[in-house]
Amino acid sequence: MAPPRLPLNALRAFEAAARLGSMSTAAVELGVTHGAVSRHVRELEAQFGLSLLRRLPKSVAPTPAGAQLAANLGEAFDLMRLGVSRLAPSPLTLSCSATIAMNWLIPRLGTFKRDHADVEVRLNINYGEVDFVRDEISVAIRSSMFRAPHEVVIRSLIREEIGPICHPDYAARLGLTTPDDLAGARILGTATRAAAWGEWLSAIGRPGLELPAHETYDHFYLMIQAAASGLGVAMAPRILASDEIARGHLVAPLGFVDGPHELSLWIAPHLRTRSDVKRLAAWIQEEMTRQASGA
Amino acid sequence: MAPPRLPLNALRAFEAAARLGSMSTAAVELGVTHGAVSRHVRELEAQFGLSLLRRLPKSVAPTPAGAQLAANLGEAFDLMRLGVSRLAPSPLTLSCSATIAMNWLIPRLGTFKRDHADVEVRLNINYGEVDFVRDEISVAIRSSMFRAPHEVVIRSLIREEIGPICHPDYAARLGLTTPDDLAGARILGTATRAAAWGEWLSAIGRPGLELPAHETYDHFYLMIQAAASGLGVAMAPRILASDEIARGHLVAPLGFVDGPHELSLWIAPHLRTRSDVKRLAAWIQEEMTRQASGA
DNA sequence: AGATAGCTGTGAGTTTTTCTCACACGTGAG
DNA sequence: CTCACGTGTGAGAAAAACTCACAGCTATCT
Repeated sequence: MAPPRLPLNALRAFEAAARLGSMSTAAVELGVTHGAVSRHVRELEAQFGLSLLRRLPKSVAPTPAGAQLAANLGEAFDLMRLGVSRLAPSPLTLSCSATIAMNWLIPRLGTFKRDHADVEVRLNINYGEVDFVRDEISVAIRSSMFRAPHEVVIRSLIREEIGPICHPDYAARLGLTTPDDLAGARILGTATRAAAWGEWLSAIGRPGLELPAHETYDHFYLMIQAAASGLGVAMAPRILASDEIARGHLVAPLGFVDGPHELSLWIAPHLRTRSDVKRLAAWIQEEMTRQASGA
Repeated sequence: MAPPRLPLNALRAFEAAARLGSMSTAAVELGVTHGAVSRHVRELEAQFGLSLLRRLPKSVAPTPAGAQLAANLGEAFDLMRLGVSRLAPSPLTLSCSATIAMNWLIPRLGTFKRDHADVEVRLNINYGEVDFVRDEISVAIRSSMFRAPHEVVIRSLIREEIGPICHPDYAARLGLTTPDDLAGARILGTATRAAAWGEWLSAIGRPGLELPAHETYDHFYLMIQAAASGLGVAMAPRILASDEIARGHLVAPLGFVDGPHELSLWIAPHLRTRSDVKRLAAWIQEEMTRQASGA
């Protein structure tokens, strides 16, 4: 039998149970079942040959020896956490366009912060080129319109579905049911994606139809706001319109079709193994594919 | 992905590697292979997204961040060890007869101390009854001649093999080759095991032979010393004579036969789970059975 | 009193992690 | 230029940890 090493995981379980006065609560904190905590505590008690927790009807209370040990362990674990957190390098920075930030990311960021309270996310509002190192970007959401830098880790998120959107009343007033009905509509466009309407017409097999923009906005999100205000019909990816559609401010009377682009996640290669980066990437991927699959 | 908990075992492995400047050495300290340590360190580096150890040709050296972390962790682990060691209750006490202590245990105790430097063993020289609680006995080596107290954990060690022993010259002078040759020998006995010769005669199927002791010693070990000094022939368990036989001070010209008794280990029930108790018990069991099996 | 809710304990079985093995590679010393 | 020594790693084995499902206990509620 080898000399006894500290049973670290058991010590952690015991510390949590002693601190919280409950194995079940400790189990929640540790993300395991109460049985696992119970076993860990018994293991310690067996190894030391003395009782560490008094079992009360609806709780546990440390014995004197247990309290002493728990305090000691708490201090040790704090010290470790401190040491580890001191390593924490550059904060996590997510880069995406203003439109994605406003119409998709920010409304959903709350759930990420709830589930990952320990991760601090910084936003970098940008699109197109990314200099991961200079701008300290960890993860970027980008359209496949742009080419990713060399060596970057790319994860495909969703194919962009695009379609005309407008206020429900506007659609009703226009009787908007076929592409041809758009002839009488006020066509909204953006400077940054001037080709959007053309791409859609190609996608629905009507490349001949001419739909010149009556009004051009500098920003995608301004155009969406304009459409939601009943000022006309915009061409937008579903992912950016779906919240407003759900809220009843927008409708997509002609539906959405697969456009020519995809959304991808670009991950800074030197940070790809960092756990906060992995968690953020996984979260974005899940949120976006879940939404795309209609859940 | 759940919020990240401290990968305690990986941290311990890293701390050891950083402190010792070598994964292999750390592996020895932790009782694992170098591969296990290597994996742990990489796991940490991946999780934190930075390098902790610089790999040098024949060693490793902590990076600045790694050194900082290692120092921090070292302190934390020390704190834990301290807390745990403060729990350490009554010292470990082993009870056995003076003869076993002198002729078997003490000569072997060195190897136990070597392999278990952290365990402090106290001896209680006694035989017969054991009061585990009052005398703070953890483990006792006892013959099956005695009845163990209730509730005690009993582990059978070996069947006692007994036989006549004497100095090699004495055996030669006497031409000692059959039990009948003992008629001309000086028979040594002890007060505490007066029945020994009778038991042996029964065991070899010669209960009729009369071998009254010419000399009776108060202690078994005195009798063995007397036999080793050429003063006569003693009846002794092999386990107590084997060292002197190996050293050439004694011979067993008629061999050994199974006697009526066994040696057992009695373990205090309330301490049976304590790791030092378990280790001592395992060591005794292994040493004794190994020796009995002739290894 | 009896039912109920909220704990902890535990046997059996499964999942996941960890470790070992065996071999590869790289470097400095002899 | 080879050997010795230390680290890296894929595949599989071993061990630890965990879950599940059900048990028991006790205070509180009805």
